[in-house]
Amino acid sequence: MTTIRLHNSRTRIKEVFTPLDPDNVRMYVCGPTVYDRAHLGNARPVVAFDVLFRLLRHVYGADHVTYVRNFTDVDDKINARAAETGRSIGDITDETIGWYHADMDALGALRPTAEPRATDWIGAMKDMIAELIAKGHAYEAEGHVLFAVESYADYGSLSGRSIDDMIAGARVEVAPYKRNPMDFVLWKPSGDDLPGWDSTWGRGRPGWHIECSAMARELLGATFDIHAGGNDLLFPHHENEIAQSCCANGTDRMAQVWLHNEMLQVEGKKMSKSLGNFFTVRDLLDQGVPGEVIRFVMLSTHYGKPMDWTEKKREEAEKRLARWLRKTDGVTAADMVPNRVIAALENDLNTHQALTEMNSLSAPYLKAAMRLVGLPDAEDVEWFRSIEVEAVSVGTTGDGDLSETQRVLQDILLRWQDLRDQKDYAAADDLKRNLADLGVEVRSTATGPQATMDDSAKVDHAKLESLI
RNA sequence: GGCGAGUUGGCGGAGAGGUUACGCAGCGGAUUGCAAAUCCGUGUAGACCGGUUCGAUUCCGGUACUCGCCUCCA
Repeated sequence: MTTIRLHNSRTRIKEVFTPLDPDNVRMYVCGPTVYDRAHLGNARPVVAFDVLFRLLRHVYGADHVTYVRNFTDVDDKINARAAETGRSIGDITDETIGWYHADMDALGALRPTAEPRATDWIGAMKDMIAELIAKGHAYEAEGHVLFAVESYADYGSLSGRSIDDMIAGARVEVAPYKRNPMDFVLWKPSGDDLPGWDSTWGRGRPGWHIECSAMARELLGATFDIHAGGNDLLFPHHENEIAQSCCANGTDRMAQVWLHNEMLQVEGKKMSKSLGNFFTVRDLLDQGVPGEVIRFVMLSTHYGKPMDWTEKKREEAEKRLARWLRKTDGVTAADMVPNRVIAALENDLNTHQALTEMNSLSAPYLKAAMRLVGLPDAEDVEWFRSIEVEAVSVGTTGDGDLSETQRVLQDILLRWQDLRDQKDYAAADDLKRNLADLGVEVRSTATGPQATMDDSAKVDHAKLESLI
């Protein structure tokens, strides 16, 4: 009997997770606004809740979990980007979604069951807005439709703030047509130069918060199991989602469990687009950091704690993961994952503890556990081998697609092995030093001599050949 | 100002009221022509001040500092 426990932001305690329907466990995670590449901070919830998705699939069965993550493809930032670049909005959003998929795939994140695009669900949003107006929770004013926060007694319960506190705080946009300064927009008018849809309130576009409420209801129902996202979304976004959904649906809760990951930091500060201290997932991948290493770093800190991204952590993760990959290379995975790994994950996704448990597993069980947490099989990645050329396979087989450099290197490796066989270590070490000067590192391994090049394109062929 | 999270050994980072965290680095050893890889062993802790307790790094209270949200943001 497995027991998943999760820290529920709604109740502020860790509680036993009981699905509403074990045959269809439903979770929603707020997805990206698609106007630019995902930065590293964006990747944290994706990885954290991917682990949850995998755990739920493991416990309830792969066919019994529905995971929805939206794409916000109507937004003023997108409009601004289109205006700046002269490109069409569709071009920008399509391209960005493609990038997002490529980047998150590289991190080993499974695709959600559904990835609705907001623009495909405008009708559902308009329906929900109409319901809110009909029930007296929203009102129309100067082409806008606004949610009336005072119409919902529980407004503020998720974030633990009263409406008065919020206003006191208060950098609230004051608009003369708002009944209460905290009222937020459900629908806003669009001029001819902006994306818009016809509605009973005139041509316009939806507010940000209503998108999630409408898509979640359509795809997961009025009340579902888990709603997750970054803790910077807790207020106002999630607070507003609850208000919209509960008022429109007449329910006392939108999701049973709310999960919030803490922020990723760089140099002790939150990584954010507005601070300009961010770099993208793609930046790291392009620098040669494998996606699974980024994932490993993410897994090494509990999702509920702030995490600093540092070069040191990247290095440590790379070492540990490389060791595991070497250990499991060519090994057949066990058909089950040890309980202590599962138990760690079931304890509010304690991925760090799970990795710790994995340290002491034998190779077949380690391989199975690595799969569960979304780390790749050794056979599917290359970087940990740090081998460009294998002399053993050289000379013996005339491999057709080796580059010229590799051919030369193979000859050199054979020569190096020859010298060592003859116990002429002085000459062997000389050769090794000369190669090092050219950016080629040689070493012997269990399977024969190997060479690693900094970058094959930069190796000087003529000098290389002169070493033979 | 309001709300929330955190402060652990050289570094990262967990759990548990009393018994080894773990990893990385370091150090010692095995192995290797030397290295690499692998294996074995090993030292260092719990912001500060009080309280509860036979006993607290672990529970409670306070102080200091850090960070997040309150405004688009994962």
